[in-house]
Amino acid sequence: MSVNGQQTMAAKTEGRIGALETSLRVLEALKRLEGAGVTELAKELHIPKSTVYSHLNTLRQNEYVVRDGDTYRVGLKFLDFGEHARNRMRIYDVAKPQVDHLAEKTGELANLLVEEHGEGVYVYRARGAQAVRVDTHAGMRVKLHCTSLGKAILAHLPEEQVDAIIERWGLPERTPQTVTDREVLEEELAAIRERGYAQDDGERLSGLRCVAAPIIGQNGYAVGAISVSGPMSRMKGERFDEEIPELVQSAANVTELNMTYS
Amino acid sequence: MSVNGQQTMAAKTEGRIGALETSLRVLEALKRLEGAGVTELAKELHIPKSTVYSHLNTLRQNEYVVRDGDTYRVGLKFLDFGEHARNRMRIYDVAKPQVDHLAEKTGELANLLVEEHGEGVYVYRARGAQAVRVDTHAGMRVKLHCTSLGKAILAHLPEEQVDAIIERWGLPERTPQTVTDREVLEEELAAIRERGYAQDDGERLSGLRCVAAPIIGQNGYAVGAISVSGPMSRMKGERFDEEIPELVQSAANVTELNMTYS
DNA sequence: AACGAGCGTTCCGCACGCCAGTACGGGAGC
DNA sequence: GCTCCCGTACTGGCGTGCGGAACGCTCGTT
Repeated sequence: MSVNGQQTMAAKTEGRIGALETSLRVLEALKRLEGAGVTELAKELHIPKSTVYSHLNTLRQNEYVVRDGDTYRVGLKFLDFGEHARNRMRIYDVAKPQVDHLAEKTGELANLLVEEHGEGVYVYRARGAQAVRVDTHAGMRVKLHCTSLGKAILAHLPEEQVDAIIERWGLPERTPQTVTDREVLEEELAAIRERGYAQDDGERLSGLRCVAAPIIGQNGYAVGAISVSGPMSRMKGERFDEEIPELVQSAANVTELNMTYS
Repeated sequence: MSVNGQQTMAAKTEGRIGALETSLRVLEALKRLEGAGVTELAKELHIPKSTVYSHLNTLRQNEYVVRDGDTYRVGLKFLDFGEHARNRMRIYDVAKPQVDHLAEKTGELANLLVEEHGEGVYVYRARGAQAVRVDTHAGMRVKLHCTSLGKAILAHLPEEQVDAIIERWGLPERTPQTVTDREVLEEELAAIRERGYAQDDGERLSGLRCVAAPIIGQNGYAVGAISVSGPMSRMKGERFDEEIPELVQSAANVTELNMTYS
């Protein structure tokens, strides 16, 4: 009995163009399924085949999806738009050399994250010689509370914005180490403000430790964060508590300076 | 008297979902203008403000565009989709280390290009120590006939496909050096097949020289190409005609082998 | 301080195109 | 050979996207 009104307008009745939202749902399913056929998508989304077909066809004619036999896939045109979006960000230009430097110096994985719509978005990663292989990739979104990068940013945002973010996204548990209690988080954010950097001890991925420092903009609030991630076996003792934090903070500071004066 | 039917359906009456095509046009304009406001887009596209607004609003609610004051911009979500599309390509996984190696070894800019819809798409670039700064970026599309990468691919495609590509895209001139004559191109493609690699002497960008070798798939046709690009001052003599071609061909060969056996 | 030009946003009615059900053709597999 | 299931094509009714016009707001100008 799925009335069409239900599924078309399910999410937010305030968004206007329903046909576009259908297209976006198709695209997202295509990504989630890593390529799929018309019927498969129709079942996944509870939408008639013919509708899915029309949307896919339009997307294909515009080269946003490609067809490989009977399966449709997300096309490379998205990479064009994505790189474009990234290249237009000042923070990317400025922070990239610092992230590269961090990766080389530590041999680990170095990251740049910004906040967008209350989530964290990885903008750039650089892999050092012994960098771990993790699931992150540029453009990926993560919840802010469960990474050192996100916590570094949260610690330097207006209080009401932090409230709004937590209300919208909650504090979902990713591993047993994830901070899921509001008060505990607040305390940690205060500590981060105090010492100037954030740590993550397997809070998003078990066994992975990170150190992050915020990049503060001209208005005094965070515009992003830089981090180094590595396995627990290498990220411990003095290296985890002094050496890496110093390097990361230095990279963040240089980025801040270059952001404002150039 | 712009009847709405005219502009909505102007391009191809075969594509079904008109609303989606409007959205895509808005997005493309947003990229072309590097961010814009509602009115600006409406003028650019000859579409009523309110329509543009609805589309932008829907895109924004779904986080495909972001708003910065009064200007809308392409959002980072495209990077997520783009990286996803790229990571699902076998050729990317396999060729990436080779491209990295080429960049390091030559100090120049190394590239990986694939064909999609008759155009070339840069999938990956690696910058060596002295690499030139050019306008290319991952995801960017170029015409095949005006780069060494494209010519290397064209030289190893079925004849009828080459015909179809040239018929669709023509041989537009990018610089005075661009090959714009069909017969000249055919001769050059034959020469490329003969010697195994392609050269580009400022045919897309004046002053830039490139050497490319095709990556041949199991069906005997090109699935991509690898290249090294550099300024004319460094790309000449023996280095341009022997040293670099050898390195590039070696990288392409290793990629071919790893594609088939793993 | 008052003005007006420009912006993004909202409102609303009509007709047009999207949704969805159905039907067709072809390839793979018990 | 049959059946199943795929992607594709067709058709029509009703919901909805389009487009013109009007609304506040923030500017720069007088």
